Amino acid sequence: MPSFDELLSGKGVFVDKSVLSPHYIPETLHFRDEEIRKIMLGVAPVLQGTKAKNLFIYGGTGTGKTSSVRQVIAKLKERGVANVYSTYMNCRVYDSRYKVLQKIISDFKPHFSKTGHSFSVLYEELLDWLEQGSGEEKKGRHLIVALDEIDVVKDLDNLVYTLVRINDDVQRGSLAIIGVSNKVNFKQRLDPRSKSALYEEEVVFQPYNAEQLSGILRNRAASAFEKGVVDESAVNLASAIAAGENGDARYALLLLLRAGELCEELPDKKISDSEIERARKLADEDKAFEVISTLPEHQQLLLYSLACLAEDVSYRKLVEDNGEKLYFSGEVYERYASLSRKLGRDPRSSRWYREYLNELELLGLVQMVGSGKGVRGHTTLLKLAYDAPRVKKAVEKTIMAE
DNA sequence: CCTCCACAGGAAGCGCAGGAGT
DNA sequence: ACTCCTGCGCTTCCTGTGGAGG
Repeated sequence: MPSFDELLSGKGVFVDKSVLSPHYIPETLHFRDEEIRKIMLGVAPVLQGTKAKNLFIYGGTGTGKTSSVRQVIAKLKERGVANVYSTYMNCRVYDSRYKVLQKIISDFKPHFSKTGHSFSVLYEELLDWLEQGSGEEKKGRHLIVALDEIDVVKDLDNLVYTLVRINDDVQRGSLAIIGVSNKVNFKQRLDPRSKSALYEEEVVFQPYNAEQLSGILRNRAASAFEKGVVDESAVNLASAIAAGENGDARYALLLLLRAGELCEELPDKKISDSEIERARKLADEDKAFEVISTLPEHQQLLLYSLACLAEDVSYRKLVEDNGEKLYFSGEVYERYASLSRKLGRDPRSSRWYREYLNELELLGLVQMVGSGKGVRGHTTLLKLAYDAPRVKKAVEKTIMAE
């Protein structure tokens, strides 16, 4: 048994857990030198008193887009050049033209009251602020606005158009946009005019490969964990897994974090391959249960019925297929129908039920096999892809709140 | 061999919501 | 503000299929 002193002094697994969090921004970002250089190149003109390029940054999740942009912005602020300003915002929070403008103004004019202004007042205010400049000589201000997850902005064409046009209306100073997105189809959704305006310069973030990921992990692990906690091969395994998952560094770090939490309970406090594997299972399940919670009600009821059958040992029709229990599609439907009625819902037709099943299989939540020999008639045999009690819990959490 | 079983999955159509057109 | 149209989720109806049973 460990002493309390031992536990409290952090003598265990983690030194600093936050290093593994997706929000953590490292001071040096590895393997993104070229991308960062391109961003800096686009931004650099403001240091000479002209407008920066409008940049568009594209790349999958966990490829370092956000960190790179924030780092460039931080570097720019470090230079402390007068009349050069920058702001970063996530468009999940600021998801309209109005909100974005409001945010920009409140960043630089904290005393300007936040509510009660029409859009045109905000526009004039921003225009004014850009033209004025801070020094006595009134050179105008140069602003860079970084819009992360720009694809979620509702009136995007309007926003881009406004922010681009402000450069025409302003006598001195400038405004440039850095747009960040991970949506592939984003380009097509854009009005051609805003597209050409926004895409003055494009930077694409390729997914990390396994070697790069293991480099990143080793680096973070060094400051996140106590010495000797993480196995070399565990890092390589996590990297290989994440490389298969679209080269997502965030996922790789999550694996490491979960593995660390798992091994806190272990006597030898070491992360080896088996902890990574277990962490992966946990992460997969988390994802699956997240999916369950977003499913339509009747698909959840269907899953629940299957889970009930899986727990009900006395249930008649089950087939043993190397230890796996499989259930007959028709009987699952009956169970589902009676459950629906019990809850006061009209069950979906059996035809549609089959359609639901196909979707659930596509999502990897159930597994289906055709009944081959040994079964009367032509049917499908079903089983849950995940642990029945956990599936039940996931469903109960979202809809069975009677 | 034929017939029946227990479904699979295509076709048609229905009611509704939301967007385009006027 | 209104109609019209389209897409979507769904039901109803129907034909197809592979093995079991007689």
